Amino acid sequence: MDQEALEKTADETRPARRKPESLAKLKRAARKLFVERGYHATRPQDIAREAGLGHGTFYLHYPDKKACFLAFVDDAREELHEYMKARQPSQPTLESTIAANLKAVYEYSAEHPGVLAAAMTDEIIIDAEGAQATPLLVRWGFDWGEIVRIAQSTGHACTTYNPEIVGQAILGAIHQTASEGARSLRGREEVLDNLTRFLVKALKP
Amino acid sequence: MDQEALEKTADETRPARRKPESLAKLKRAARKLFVERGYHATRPQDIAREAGLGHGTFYLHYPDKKACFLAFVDDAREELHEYMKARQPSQPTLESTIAANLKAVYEYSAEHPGVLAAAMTDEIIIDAEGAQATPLLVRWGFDWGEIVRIAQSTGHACTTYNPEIVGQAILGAIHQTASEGARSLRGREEVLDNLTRFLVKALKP
Amino acid sequence: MDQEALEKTADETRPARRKPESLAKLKRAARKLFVERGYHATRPQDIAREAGLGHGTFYLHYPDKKACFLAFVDDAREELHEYMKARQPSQPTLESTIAANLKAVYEYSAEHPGVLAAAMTDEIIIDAEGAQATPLLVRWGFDWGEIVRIAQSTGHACTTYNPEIVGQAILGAIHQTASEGARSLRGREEVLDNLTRFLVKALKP
Amino acid sequence: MDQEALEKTADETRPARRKPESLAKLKRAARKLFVERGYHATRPQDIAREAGLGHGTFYLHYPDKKACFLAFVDDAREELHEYMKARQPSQPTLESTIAANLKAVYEYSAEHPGVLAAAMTDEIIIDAEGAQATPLLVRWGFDWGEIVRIAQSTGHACTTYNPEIVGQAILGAIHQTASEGARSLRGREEVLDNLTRFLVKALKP
DNA sequence: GATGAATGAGCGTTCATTCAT
DNA sequence: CATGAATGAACGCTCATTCAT
Repeated sequence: MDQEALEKTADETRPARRKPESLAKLKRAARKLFVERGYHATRPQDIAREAGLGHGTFYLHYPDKKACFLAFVDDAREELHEYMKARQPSQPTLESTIAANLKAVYEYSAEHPGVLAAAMTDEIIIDAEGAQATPLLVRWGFDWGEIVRIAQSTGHACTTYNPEIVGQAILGAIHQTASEGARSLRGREEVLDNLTRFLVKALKP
Repeated sequence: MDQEALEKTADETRPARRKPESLAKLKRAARKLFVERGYHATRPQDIAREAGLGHGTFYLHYPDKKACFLAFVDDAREELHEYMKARQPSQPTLESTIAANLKAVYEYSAEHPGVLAAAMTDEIIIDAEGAQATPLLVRWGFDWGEIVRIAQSTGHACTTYNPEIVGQAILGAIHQTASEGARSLRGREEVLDNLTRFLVKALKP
Repeated sequence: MDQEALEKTADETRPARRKPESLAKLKRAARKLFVERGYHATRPQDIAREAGLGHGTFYLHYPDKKACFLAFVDDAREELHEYMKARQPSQPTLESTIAANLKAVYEYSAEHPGVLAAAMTDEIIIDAEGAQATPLLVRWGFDWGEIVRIAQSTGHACTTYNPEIVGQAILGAIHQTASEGARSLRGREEVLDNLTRFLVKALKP
Repeated sequence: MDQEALEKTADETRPARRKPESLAKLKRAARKLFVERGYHATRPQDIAREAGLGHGTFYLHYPDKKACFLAFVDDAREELHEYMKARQPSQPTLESTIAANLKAVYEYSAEHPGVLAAAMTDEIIIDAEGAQATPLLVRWGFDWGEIVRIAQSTGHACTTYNPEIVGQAILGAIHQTASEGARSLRGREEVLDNLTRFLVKALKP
């Protein structure tokens, strides 16, 4: 009880104990700059300044620049994951599942323009030549593979495909149409409609 | 003997006084390093050293590092183009066309591992925030759109698709399966087979 | 003892954490090196090292080398200006004015040997071919022109001269005798005496 | 006789034996570029190209860049010297001597714009910190000192001046008015008139 | 004599990171 | 917890000079 009271007081009167606030500011700033300028053109100093903090504060929250970028990628992945989870169809047929998931990705992209593109900056780019983990895109491809596998097991999808391979193919198609769509400002509806029909037809049993 | 010795020495130690030779060496070295380490981790100096030349020689052939990278991309694009042109099917049905082109891309990738991935390092990456032209991937997507358009007009492909959108989707599927395939060393045959069936089924009238 | 030792260490080894101090050190170092070696033979790195600072610190205080040089020139100009202002004669006759101003320039030169010569390294020199403002020397020539104009209007100087032209002539005479005097270590008194008589005679009504 | 014939033949038929021609081309090119761009912005390569020769040829004629610049300075000095010698007054009174010499300098400047300014780029500028000889300006100051000395000995000039000091003062006045005159495009006649009267009045016995 | 490709020390500048305050 | 001045290795690039042809 005492503690709670103290904390409240602290929040309102003392300037100290702000760590979580600072981290949140840094995250917002980092996302903004990584999206606007990309990894290499964003300096830790820029992020701190954009967050309204001192340069050194950056290193209180991240061991280095790469960790900050990786955290940004992770946040974006998690965010998209939640976004999609919240938009799963009640009747999971092949068509409704694909349509719902595609729509979710496109809507997320529209709501957070540039975030996915920035987050997918391949880890190869930020790693001199280090051993890198499975890239984000490939992991998402596996997620689509899982969707295909489930559809196969429930008889909604053609079973002659290797779901992992097809999952990567689907993810690739989505990624490319999404990024080209963003470039050309082509109508989102049209892209979604074409892509949904294309994938459904390819997967149907 | 004396003469032979002299010639050998000349051949092996002479710093190669002809410009075209040096450019070829630089090109080979640049491709090797851009593929192995990526754009940002490759310094002009590294390229020159790899080519067995002095640092300054690099700038005799390229105005700057970016120009060298762009030349590498261009060469790769041209090379792949020739490669595919030479492998077009005699009977251009939808299936044979897709199969042939897929096979060509995969074979090129197998023969020149990493080159396409490096060449596709989005031009965005190397341009702080400059005005960039249509990226390589999108241009290739247009090429696939053209293939689809032709197949539609000859009755080999379903006409309800917008060929440009579907072209980007196909290119994306190829790109992603190819790069994932390279990562996981999954059997090339299997990937090709799955992808061909997938695309043919999606496109059939 | 312990404390004293600690303080000493602190005073002598601490890398001086305050910005103004560093700037002052850089200014002193820059002046020293620009005077000793000239603009082109002085590297930012040399200035920083002479100031006992890291290379990067230079760029915390100046956007580039040229800005540092221009700041040096400006400081020298301001310094000389103050110096002369403090030595104006109480009775401003032509002779006393010329004598006082000449003396001031010579004394400043003697006290800060080489500074004026370095500061006058024409701005043309440091600007590949940029648009340059009126050079320092010409501006000082205008100042002398003003002195002449005033002397004319108070009847102390011959009115048949264009004061601007004669101002430049006087400044040139001073500059050249001063730099030659510094070279040959000719007696300052003698130069001053000759020059004063020369100018007074030329200007008298 | 034979020799002369041979040389003529050589000049007209063989491409070899062109050294003097190349040197002349280089001299013209060097003067043009040193005047236009200054010492530091002119590369030996630029001079050779301007002369229509290979880069290496430069080093057949000059040991290094500095030597080329010094040769340019020397040529300009010699040229001005001849120019002035050819314009000495027949009746060498103080006034006519000063007027004639001033006129000569100004005319030379007008005929060869920028040459004197470029040639006077102090040797300090081109010498890291080497021991430099008496600069051009000072040597010209001595020349004027000599003129004053002669005028004194023939009773045309006031003898209470130290001719060396006054010589430097005169040279300085000329130099400064000339360079300011070139900048402001002030009328040459007016500058000459003012300066002549100024110097004559100062020197008269 | 003439050439120009080759060289590499050296330049001005940047930026991820540290640490005294 | 927060700061920002300080750091110096490393970058992309230039240019006076050499030398095989």
